[in-house]
Amino acid sequence: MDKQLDRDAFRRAVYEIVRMVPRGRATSYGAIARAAGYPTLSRMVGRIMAGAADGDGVPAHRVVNSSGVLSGRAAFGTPGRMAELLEAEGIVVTNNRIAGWKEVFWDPLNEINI
DNA sequence: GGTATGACTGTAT
DNA sequence: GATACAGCCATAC
Repeated sequence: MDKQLDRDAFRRAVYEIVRMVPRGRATSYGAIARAAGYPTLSRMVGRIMAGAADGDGVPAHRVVNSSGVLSGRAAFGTPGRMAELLEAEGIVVTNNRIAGWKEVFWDPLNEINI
């Protein structure tokens, strides 16, 4: 039971953090996992995103890996859909990679635990 | 219950 | 930048 609660708490934390990502910016799985209190659960963040997508108002397309690569583009139904959403917000994507990643990167720890 | 795989990360070479 | 290894957890077989 406790484990179930922990998992749910982590999932809720991830949801809230992703929802905080401002338009035209993006963050990474590791940053979210760290901000949620589980720095080693970066992989789980991806799994949670797969279940969340944007069906709960969670902009999963703003979440990429630490290199700024759209590793989860396939989870949006069609490849390229994720890049399309990002470009619609003003983020330049080339070859499944975010241009000027360090400029676009948004660190939740820098905003939540301010 | 063991093994393989995956929207990952960090360090080392 | 590319490749290799280790760490972490859930899911499928």
